Parts: sequence; C-alpha cells; structure tokens
Amino acid sequence: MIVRCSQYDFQVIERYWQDFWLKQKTFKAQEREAPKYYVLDMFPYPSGAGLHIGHPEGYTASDILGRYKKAKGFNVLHPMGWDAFGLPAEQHAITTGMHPAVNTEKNTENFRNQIQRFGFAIDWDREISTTWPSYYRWTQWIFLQLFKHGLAYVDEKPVWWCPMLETVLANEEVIGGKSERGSFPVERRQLRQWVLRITRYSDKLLDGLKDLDWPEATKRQQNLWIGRSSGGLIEFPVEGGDRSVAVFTTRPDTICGVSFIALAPEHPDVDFLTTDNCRAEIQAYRTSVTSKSDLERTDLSEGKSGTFTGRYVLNPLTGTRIPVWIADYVLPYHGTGSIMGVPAHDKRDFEFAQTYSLEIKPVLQSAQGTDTLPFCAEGVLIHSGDFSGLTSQKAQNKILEYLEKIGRGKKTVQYKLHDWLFSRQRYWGEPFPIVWVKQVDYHRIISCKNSPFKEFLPQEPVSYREKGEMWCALPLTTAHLPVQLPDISSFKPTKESPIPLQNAHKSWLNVKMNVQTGEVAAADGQLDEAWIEGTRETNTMPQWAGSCWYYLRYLSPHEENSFVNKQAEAYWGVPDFYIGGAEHAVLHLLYARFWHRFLFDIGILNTEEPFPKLFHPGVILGTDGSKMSKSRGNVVNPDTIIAQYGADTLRLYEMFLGPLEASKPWSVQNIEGVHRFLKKIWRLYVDAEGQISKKICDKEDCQKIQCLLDETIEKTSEDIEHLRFNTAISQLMIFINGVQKAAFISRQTAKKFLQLLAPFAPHIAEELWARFGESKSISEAQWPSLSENKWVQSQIKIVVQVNGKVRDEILVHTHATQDQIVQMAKVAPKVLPYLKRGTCVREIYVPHKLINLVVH
RNA sequence: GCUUGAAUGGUGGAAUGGUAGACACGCUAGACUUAGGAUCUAGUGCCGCAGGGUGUAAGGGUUCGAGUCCCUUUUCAAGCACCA
Repeated sequence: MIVRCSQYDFQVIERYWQDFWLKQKTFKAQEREAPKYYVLDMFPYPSGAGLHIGHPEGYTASDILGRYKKAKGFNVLHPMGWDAFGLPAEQHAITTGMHPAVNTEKNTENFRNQIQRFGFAIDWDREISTTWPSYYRWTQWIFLQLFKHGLAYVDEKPVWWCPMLETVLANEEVIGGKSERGSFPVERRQLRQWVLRITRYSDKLLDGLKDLDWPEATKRQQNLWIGRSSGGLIEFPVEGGDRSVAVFTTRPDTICGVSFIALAPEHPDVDFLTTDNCRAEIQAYRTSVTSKSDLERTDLSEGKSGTFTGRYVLNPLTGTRIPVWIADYVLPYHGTGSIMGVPAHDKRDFEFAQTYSLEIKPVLQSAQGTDTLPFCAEGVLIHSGDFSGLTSQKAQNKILEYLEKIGRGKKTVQYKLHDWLFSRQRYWGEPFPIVWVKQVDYHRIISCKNSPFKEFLPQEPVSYREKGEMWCALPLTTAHLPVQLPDISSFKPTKESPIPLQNAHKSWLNVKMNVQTGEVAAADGQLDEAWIEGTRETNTMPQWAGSCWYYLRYLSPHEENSFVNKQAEAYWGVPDFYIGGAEHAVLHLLYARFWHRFLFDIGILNTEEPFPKLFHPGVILGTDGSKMSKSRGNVVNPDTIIAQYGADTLRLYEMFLGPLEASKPWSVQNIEGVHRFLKKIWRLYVDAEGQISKKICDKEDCQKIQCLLDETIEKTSEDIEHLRFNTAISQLMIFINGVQKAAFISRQTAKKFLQLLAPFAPHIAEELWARFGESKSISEAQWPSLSENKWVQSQIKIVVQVNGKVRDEILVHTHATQDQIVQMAKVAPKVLPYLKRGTCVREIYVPHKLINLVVH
C-alpha cells in the first residue's frame, strides 16, 4: 500500500499516489445527500508550448480549497477540461498540413499529463473538450436557442478585419488598434457577419454585477465596457430645409454654448449636407481619413482636424446659426455619429475650436465663478435664457423636457457595448447549424404544418440579399446535431475563398432537405416535391462560444439528451468558487454571463448568474520581474521544477510566494526553503529504517505542543477560507519548528498535522498518513477540530507603553483587575524613569494586550 | 490624460488602529563532518561598544496610540483612452 523508501523520495511517492488516486477514483464526484461545493478553474487552451508555470497557481489554489472543503464534509466537484478550438491549432495546421484535431489531441494529452503530475483532486471522469462533437453539439444547440429567440442575426457592417490573421475580430479582441492575438494591425471592412444581440442584455448584465462577489476592478471593467450613459437625443434643424441633424449628448445643460456641429466623416448624411463649394475639400478630407489606420486616427497626440461642410443648422433652443463640420475625432460607431460642439465645456471640442478659431462661449459657472476653460464639471447655467441660474442637474432635465415638448429632442440611453460579432472565417471552430435557403423555400417550411425545421424557427426570418435573391437562414434541428466539421484538403485561406469551409466537399456544402421529414442529404440535383435545396453557413463560431457554458457541461458531461441534466443542475448549480486570469474580465466573463442569463430567461436554468464568486490569481513574472515570454528567455517550465523538487514543493512554493492575488516574480532560491520544509517533516516523521520515528509516541502532548496544534488548526482553517495560503503555510512551518524543539509529540497530533498539510502537499501527507497504518486516503478524513481540554493559562503578558511607545512588559494573573494591572505597570522597572519626568494623566488599558500610560 | 490599486530590511513577504519586520530566502559565526551545495545551533532593519536612539516612499493631520484612517506630493503597476 505504501512506498518503501526511507528517504524523502518524492519522485516515487508522488507517482505512486497520483496513480492511486486515479485508479481508486478518490475524487469522483457524485450527487448525494450532502452540501455541495463546486470549485472551478478557468479551463486552459492546450497550447503546443505546454503548461505554463502560471497555470498551476490557480489550480493549486482551487485544489487546496477543494480538498479543505471535502475534509469539512462538503461534496466537492472539481473538474477539468479543454478550451481547445482556436487560432494556434489552425495556424499549426496551415504550416504543417496536419489536421488541427490531431495536433489538438496531442497537445491535450500533454496538458493532461502535466496537470496530473500536480496531484490535483480532480474528477477526471468529467473531462470535456470544446472540440468534441459530443460537446459542441450542445454549443450549436444553445446557438439555435439564441437564434430562435431573435438574438442571432446577420448584418453587413464594418467589422474589424485583421489581414495577418485573415479573420474578423470582435471589438473585445481589438486592443489599442491591434489584434489581441499577435498584436497585428487591424482595419475596417464591410462583411456579412453573424451577430449576437448582447446589447439587449446591457441593463441586465449591468444590474447583475452588483450582487457578485468579484474583484472590484473586474466589476468596474465590465461596467465601463457596457458603458451606459444617459443623456438626450437632440435635433438641430438644417437651415433652409426640412431635415435635421441628430446628436447624442450627456450634457444637454450646455446646449446654449454649442458653436459647431461635427459629424463623423463616414456619416451617411455628409453628402447631403455638403454644399457644392465645399464638396472638393470634404472629399479630400474623407479620403485622408480613410487612408489612416485606426491607430493613427485615435492617436490623441495628433490633435484635432476637420473640414467645414458649408452648411448651417439652427440651435433648437436659441435659433442661433451653427456651422456643420466633419471631424475624425467623432466616431461613426458611437451614438448618432455626430456631436454638438461645446468648446467652453468639453476638452475635445475646446481643442477643435481653438484649431479652427470657432467661438468659445461659456454657459456654465462653478460656485467660485473663476473657471479656466474648458470647464467640464457641472455648475450653474449662465447666458442660457430662461434656464440661467439652474444647476446642471436640474437644467438637463428641464431642457430635455422642453425639447421634447417642441419635438426636437428626447431622453435616451446609450451604451458603449456593441452587439457581439459571432462569426469567424476559420476552420477550427464550431460550424453553424444553419443552411441558407431561398425565400420561397423558407416560406414552404413556414406553411408546412409539421415541419421538423420549425423547432428553432425565429419569429422574424434572418436574411440577406445577394444578386437579387433573398436568402433566409434555416436552422437545423436538435436531431441534426452535431453539425460536424467536414474534412478539407487545405486549411489555408486563399484570396478566392478566404473562408476555409468554402473548400469543403460539395456534398457537405450543398444539401437538400425534406420539409416534411426533416431529412438532410447531399444535394444531387434531384428534387422531389418535399425537398428544398440550400447551402451551409461556412463561417465558424469564435473561441468564446465553447467557454460560455462549459461549467454547465461538467455537471453531467455524459448526458446525451440535454446540454445539462436537470437533476444534476438542481444539485450542483453554479460554481461556488471560480478562479482564473484577470485577462478575461470583459471577454469570457461577459459572454458567459450573457448566455447564462439568456438560458435562465428561456426557463432552462435555475440561476441568473453563472459565477457568484470570482478570484483572479496574480501573474507569476520572470525572475527579472517582467512578464514571462519566450523572447525574453525567462520562461520557467513546471516539468523541470517537478523533476528537481517534486510537485508538493512546487505547489507549496507557488502558494508561499505571496498573496494569491498579487503579481510576483519567480525566484529559484526561495524554492529551496519550502523544499527544506518538506524534507524536515520527513525526517521528523520517518527514521532511517523507514519506520515512524521514535519522536512520535503514545504519550500525551505537553502543553506547548497542544497549544501550538490548536493555534495551527485555527490559523490554517481561517487562512484557507480567506485564500491566504502564504500565511497558512508559514503557520505550518511554525508548527514544525516547534515540533523540532519538543522532545516528542503524540501520534494523534502528528496525524492531525498531516491533515492540515494535505491540501497543500497532498503526496507527502498521504504517504506519511499511510505509514501510520491508515488504509483510507487522508482526503477521506474529517478536518481536525480544536482539542477539547484547552489549557488554561494562568498568566498573560501585558505590554506597557508610555505615550504610545513600548517600554516594558509585565506578567499578570489572568483574572487581575484593571486597577491591579495599572499599579503593576507603573512600577515596572523600565517605566519608572518616564513616570518621574511628569504626571500620569491617563491610562488606557486594552484587555489582555497592553496598557498605555499618558504622561505629561 | 483619466480611473483604480500599490509603496514595509539585502530579497519574497507578516501585522482586527494596539509589541513593525511573523514565516522564508540570503548573509555571518559555530557544531557535526574526509567533505558540505546535507543537517543542527546562534545571530541578522539602520545608528551605537553599550544604555539607548531611530525606522513602514516624502511632507502634514486625526488619535492616548498610525504601516494601517484623512489631506498633499513622488514613484510604480493595471485598466481605460477622443464613447460626446
């Protein structure tokens, strides 16, 4: 049952117990009558580079918590899986010609082996991968639900296109004008794309944040990303015409200070607004803007530029003539794509007005009245007719109410959040379960009473027009899922067919469907009455799709009739603890919340939010304090550390580095410290023959050891609950240092310590536990409780301060009164000289801790 | 630029407003050793032989008492960055 070694041979010990746990299924989670605890790690992308030293930081933390909760009597679920669709596998396929599935399988195997070498208490029977057809079948099914409920549509619109990656990217994947992956330049292109209507959930996603136990910074980020701002839509009538220019503003109180209107150069009304004598200049300016990259355009140091259209509009409140400009600091994809310029009270407008010598007219004043322009805070209105004298807050309401009455404006809310661009021109992703059919054929489905294709039919058809033909999106049905990825000969996108799946065999691409039976087959040109023809959607879903719901699949990974088994969902619910990188603050974590809330809304989930408690471990940096990267050559490979010191040491080391949430540099030297700690434990427990050491015996512990054990139980329990693993480990070290000084300790105490150690260093704890003759895993044992007969201390130490500075210590009887203690303190040898210098005017006594004498 | 967070020995880091530097690394000395990169013992913020003084980025404040709370400044990190 146990390893036969007298030395601390961590290689043999760790391998033995890892095999033991896997074979015995020690950590298999099954629904039973007990409180549940679901710990979840963000599942990794199994990259070819293998496990990074940062991965096990979070995994170890969740493992400690999971093992602790199990010992506390909880039924713990700790699963692991693979977020295995994605770009790197596809790029590998393009360069090597190897199918991404083969390469992904290889990398996954490697990741699984590496992770298993850490000895995590994972239920491997629940392993999933987003790339398994049995998994993505249900990703497709959830998409069809979104489709059915009108939350998925196609749109031809400007999207971020990355020429290097040859794909479109979501807003969230573009950072500072470059692609999130690889930092390549991006540009805007008009393309037909699948889009998910996440904006319909803006308010719900915002409100739901309030109750989540998440890092404040992450909540703030999501808040900013959704970017709700309330203000007004105001119409400026065009001089001498019946049209108007609409702007969105959050500061309607400044409307009397408007000295220009600026439109984004791309604004569709620019042509109409431009007068003939300005047309040439406007054209030139627009051309210069489109040639700019987004990075150049949003470069703040460039200053502001624009051109006059020749047109004037009228201020709906004052009737003042206002020139209409176009300017590239106005963004086409926000609000109405046009703004009212109030230079006196907006920094950007101020800059623009200065450049082009436009009027700068203050209409707001602070209480002091000596404001430097631009004055962007709120204040009291001036030069604003009837509204003068009102505060900004009041004026905003009154002005909008007035504009609404005269039909020139209304209150409105704007969001920074855009609908989620959901399609990618890639091979290695989930195919859409959609077939494009002609409008007439779509109507045949609608009019066929019992057509199976009605399962996911939306109220309004999703369609687009091409070459005079209207194409409608026909959703396949649950019975057709999964729509598997077809084999293709080349993964490389080409100019002619930038979408890899367009190279799929015609028998996959072109299909015929039986309207009545729901049968789908390769199109063969022969159409009986019940059949219609169509073409499959060739875009695939983005990587985020699979990670939107994986935490639900873990609950019933083998369920074949549903994406999640109802009983399993009722029992396990959502993760009690979710841990993973802060880099997912607005991507994965926002998308998953959206899907979860949607599934709740259509009545197939019991909870509104997927992750009630979230934690981000800090980044582990290289020894030089900078981010680990291949190019810097400061990458640490977990395999070499495990080979040299063992998994227990690495686990302990990563937890001992510092607070879990802090970013910390890796240090080779410090790892020796925790390794020494484990060797010290081994020497204290095991003698030269490999037997339990004589130091551990059946005698009763001395008071010191018993108090120390109680302290250690208390401290480690509390620290684990609060994820303060570094201080928990230091307490374990304090205990061992104490044991080293003691003559002996009891078997009971020795075993209790092993239990405290087990969540952190499970292999050595399990091995020593077994050597005490235990036949069951240490993980099955109940967490130790405090000893019942607590030693009663007769004397306590009181610190004596004079004017807040420590001068002496006195030993007093536990039940001494405050007066007695004050008297003792006043005659303490090191205190006396200070008392002689003045008179004691006050004594502050903190029970059982200190006494402070105030001397003047 | 804006927002948020942080700053403690040679190093990583401890410290419900109540003994600053726990624990560990490193270093110094010693012990055991053929040997020590194993192990054990003692020491280790700074100044001072010592009594003692001083000390948590800098300055101010609140308090009997401040690393901790408040204000100003500096530096660093993260996020956002023309979102009207």
